[in-house]
Amino acid sequence: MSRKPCCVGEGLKKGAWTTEEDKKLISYIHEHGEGGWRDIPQKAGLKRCGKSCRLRWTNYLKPDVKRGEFSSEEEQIIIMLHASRGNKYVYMLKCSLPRKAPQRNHINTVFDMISISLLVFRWSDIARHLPRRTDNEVKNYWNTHLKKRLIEQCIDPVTHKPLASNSNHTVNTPPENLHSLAAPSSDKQYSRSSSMPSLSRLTNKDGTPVQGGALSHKKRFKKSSSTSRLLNKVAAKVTSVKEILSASMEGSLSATTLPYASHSNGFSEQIGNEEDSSNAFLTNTLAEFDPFSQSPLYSEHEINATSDLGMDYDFSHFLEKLGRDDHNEENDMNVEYGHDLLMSDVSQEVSSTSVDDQDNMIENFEGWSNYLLDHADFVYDTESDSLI
DNA sequence: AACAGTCTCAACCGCCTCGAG
DNA sequence: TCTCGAGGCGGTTGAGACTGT
Repeated sequence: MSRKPCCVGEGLKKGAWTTEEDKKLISYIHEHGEGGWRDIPQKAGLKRCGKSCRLRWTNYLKPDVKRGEFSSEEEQIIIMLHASRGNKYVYMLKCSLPRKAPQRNHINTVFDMISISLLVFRWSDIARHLPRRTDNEVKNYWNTHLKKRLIEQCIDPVTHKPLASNSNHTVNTPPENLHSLAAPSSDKQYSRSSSMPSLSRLTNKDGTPVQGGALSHKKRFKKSSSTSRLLNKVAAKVTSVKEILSASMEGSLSATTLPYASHSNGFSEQIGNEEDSSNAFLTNTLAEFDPFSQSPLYSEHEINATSDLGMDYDFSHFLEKLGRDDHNEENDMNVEYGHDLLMSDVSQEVSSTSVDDQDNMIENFEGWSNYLLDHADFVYDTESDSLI
């Protein structure tokens, strides 16, 4: 049995909402309250689907939604949180990748780690720390402003690492910390195509457009990511954390390759325990990748997980500490694992990467992504839809 | 002035989660 | 325990505004 589409019905209007429609929706919700979205259009006299009504209300009409320009402080928070979570993601992958030829269990490990990371990153998590901002607005602001600003600074917006071997830009060194990536206070909002150079106008030193310069930024980002395809592939196969964990505990998850195996936080000990360890493992894993949960920041700055981030909370101290924290963690990683992945080096052609070319593969995540994509069917049995 | 290219962001899409029955 | 649907989520689209030639 297939699910009915959310918005079926003739004569349903799409596209931009009119003032009249807004008034009807506001009036109805003021009178009857939120909820029961499916019935609202009919009762409010709107030719919209319930989902559209809910979105319009939660993102734009709700009285406590903050609209308009993002402050530099808000920008910093977004960048910091995105960087923090992005780093965790890279960290997991980095620790999962073997130095030598990939084995099936290694690939499983990578898939496991990616799968868990998929469950960790959410725009709504970031939006939660920006009072009155919606996840949709944060997401849009990231995609249209902050991501481009990072690229201008030669920072990979996915990994927050310096863009490798990019001699096309005039600026090659990343800023000392992420604070400097936020626009100066006098530049709170770029005006349309004026103060902010567009991607398509980036040029080489000789004035010729950078590679791909003729493409719109949308097309460029679309083109980019074998990582995205990899994640989609994983997401399609893994339906719950329990599957990940059960697969892990059956032996495909190698303790020696786990990021937390080398930490003295007891995670590795929990893996071998009985059923109860699943929840503890999950809780601890998710907590570790959430900078707002079990971070030392909590104890040092008394940020409680659920309540202390109110309207007047001063983030500056927190951000400073978070920046230091991430920086230190990065150093620790490099020492501990002795190799680094330049996930952003998209200029290298990787499709020809062979298993024998191990060291090159290690150095290039794109290569790994493509490799895993090419070999993913060895990991999952498409017939039984299970790990094999 | 006209046109093409680019940018922004509100809105949509499709999938997922979770709770009620 | 299972099914179903409301609500939630991130990714993507496309109309309209803007800029450059």
